[in-house]
This record gives sequence, C-alpha cells and structure tokens, in this order.
Amino acid sequence: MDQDRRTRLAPDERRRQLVALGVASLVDSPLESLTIEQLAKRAGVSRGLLFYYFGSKQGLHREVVLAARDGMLNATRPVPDLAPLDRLHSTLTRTVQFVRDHRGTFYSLVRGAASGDPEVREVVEQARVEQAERVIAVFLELGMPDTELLRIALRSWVAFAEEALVEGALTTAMPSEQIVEFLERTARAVANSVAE
Amino acid sequence: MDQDRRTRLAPDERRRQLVALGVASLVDSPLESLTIEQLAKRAGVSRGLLFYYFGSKQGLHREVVLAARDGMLNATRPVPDLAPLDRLHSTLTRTVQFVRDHRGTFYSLVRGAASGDPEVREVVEQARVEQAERVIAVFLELGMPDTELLRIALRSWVAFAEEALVEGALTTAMPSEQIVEFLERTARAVANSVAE
DNA sequence: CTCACTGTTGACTTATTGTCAATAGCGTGG
DNA sequence: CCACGCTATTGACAATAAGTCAACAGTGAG
Repeated sequence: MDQDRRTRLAPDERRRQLVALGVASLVDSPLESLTIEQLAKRAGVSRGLLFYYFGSKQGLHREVVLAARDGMLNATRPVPDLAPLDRLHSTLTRTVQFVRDHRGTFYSLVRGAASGDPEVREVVEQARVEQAERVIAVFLELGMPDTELLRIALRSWVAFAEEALVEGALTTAMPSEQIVEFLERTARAVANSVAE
Repeated sequence: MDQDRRTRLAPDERRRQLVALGVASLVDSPLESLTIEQLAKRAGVSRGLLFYYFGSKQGLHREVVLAARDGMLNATRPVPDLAPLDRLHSTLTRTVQFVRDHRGTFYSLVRGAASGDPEVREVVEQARVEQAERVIAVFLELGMPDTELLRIALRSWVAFAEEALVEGALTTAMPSEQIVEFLERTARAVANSVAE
C-alpha cells in the first residue's frame, strides 16, 4: 500500500514504524487479533521481517503493549511540585482525559491484554504497580502508616478505578469532573478504611 | 489412558466428562493453553469428538468457563434469611474460602479468561454482574438510594475485591477473617462515599 | 440376533506461526 | 562516481493447531 518496491530502513526507524502501526491497531481491535500477517500487510513488508525484529508474535505483542502502556503512563505522570491531594486530582483528571481520548488503547490495555502469555501480562501488570505506587505515595505523604494492608488496598483501588473508568468514562456520558471526584472520594475512603 | 477400545457414552455423560476435565485443567494451567488436542488425549477420545460436542475451541472454552463460574457462584450464593450485613459477611467468608480452596480455578476465572473471544469474556462478565447485584442488594436493603453512581461504585468494588483476593488470599498468608473484614469495610466505605 | 440410529473416528484442508538460506538496498572507500 | 560489503529484507519451506466430513462401529430396540 506504501511502496511496491523493497525499501530498506534503519532498524530503529523500521521498529518505530511497526510498533506504531501495532499500537494504532489497538484502537479498534483487540490485541489477540493483531496477527503477524495483518501487520506485515499493513506495513507493506514481509512476515519474515516481523520475526527478524520481534522474534515471535508474543515478542511483537510485548513491544506494542509496552509502547501503549508507556504512552498512558506518560500522559498521566504526576506533577511533583503539587501537594499530595492536588497531585492526585491532577493525575486523575488527565487519566480520565486519556481514557476518553484513547478509548481503544485504554480498553485494550486493561481488558484485552489481560490474558495471553505471561510476558505480555507482566507489561500491563507493571503499569498497575506504577499507578499503585503513585497513589500510595500520596497517602504516605499525608502521614498514613506504610502497612501491607494499605498497599493491598490501594493496589486494589487501581483495579477499582480501571473498572470505574470503563463503566463511567467509556460507556456513560458522565461529566469528567464528576468521575474525577468519584475516584478521589473512593480512594480516600478506601485508604481511611484500613487506617482504622 | 483410560481405555484403548472405543467406548460409546450417552451424550450428557460424555459432555459432563469433557467439561469436568476442562475445569480440572484450569487448576494448574491457564485457559488459553487448554487446546483441543490436549483435552482429547486426556479424555482418550479423538479431536473430532470435541468438535462434535462443542463446535469450536471457543465453544469448549465457553462451556468450561461456564461450569467453573457456576461452581464459584454456587459456593458463594447468599443466604436469603440473613440480615443484609450478615448475609454480606457470610458470602464474603465463603468467597475467601473458595478462593483458597480453588486457587487455580479462581485465578483462571478472574485473570486468565479475561481476554480471548467476546463469548468467553461475556461468561465471566456475567459472574461480575451477578456478584455486583448481590452487593447492591445489600446496600439497597440498608436504605441507600438506587443511583447509577452507586451501581458503578459497587460494580467497581467487585473488581476491587477480585484484586484484593488475588493479592491477599492467594499470595499472602493473611488470616481469612482479616480479609473478610477488610472487604466488608471497603464495601461500606465505597458505598458511603457515593451516598454523600 | 440383527438392524438402525448415532456417537465416534481419522484422514484431509486451512490458517497461522516460526525458520532460514538467498537476495537486494544503501552507505562507504577507493 | 562506482563497485562492494554489510545487513535489512524476502520468499519458500516446515511445524503446529483448528476445523471439516464421510465412513465406521457401539448399543439398545424390536
């Protein structure tokens, strides 16, 4: 579709192109339907080239999910200067924004890529860990004791938030501010409920 | 491994046997590695027979997940006679028990079967809906108004509980009573936080 | 006991992953 | 400017697993 003649690119550039095409395909189709053959055809290269770069289908999936994940983590990165609760508010606001701007990507990350092979699962798992760390930091700075139960609670609250975002931000027209406020309240409620 | 001669069973019985073997395989391996060939070999029948009964690999997966799901929903069915919060306590206690008695099954249900085809996902999705309904009923009986936000909140709390059960009940030695109490508190906290 | 019904089989087709020696762009040194 | 070598790229091939289907063979009914 691009060229009918063989074009030779620098490895980094070709890799970027292939991963970008993969991420783009997540917008309207789940990860598991991202087959080597389809992507090869879209990119106008042979299937063999994908194995040259990614080794296996799972290797490709891993890099695609990694790129999508980093895009999300980047768009929702906390602003260090803000006070804890303001930082949480800021992060959640941008999270809702990201979810609504990139519905397909978000949904594929939190739902589609859940199963499959452990390598891929681990990539999205790391995103949850990172997000949990962000929220834990907020409440530790507010003076809560660093207990195992608090960590489990906020780790689980991340799963709570993912579900709420799918239900609230993707399938209803609820105003973003209301969703953000809902997430803030529940986070505080969960954290408080383990602090006795 | 069972018989080397062809044995002809009544359809219901054969179906039961095949599904039971499939559910048993979930104990120590994820759903997606449950291949037609493996199950056929374990059951001592030909691959063709599995297609005769289930039509497709997804059809098999659907019935296996359905059986595993119903086993869980059954083991954790609410006792109607109890008062709302007692009923919640009872259900959660049996849920923790089930999770620890059937680690593999539970994990496969809430993690492994998450992706794959929409048919299979829908089956486990219905389990979440059912569990959400159970919790929603508790708080409605306690007099809370039936708002969309409450439903989303408790629907999301089910995801919260799944995560907490994986983290708390499967990967730590935390006493069951403590996990149950934790789940009760967070459920109340989440419900209260939307009731203003 | 035999006969029809149907549970069961195995060989075949199709689709997709993965392998690898051969090919052909593209920068570089002469 | 132009061979020439490095390597990005290809296409043909093998391996695996999903589906298909006509033929086969238990089992109960008459």
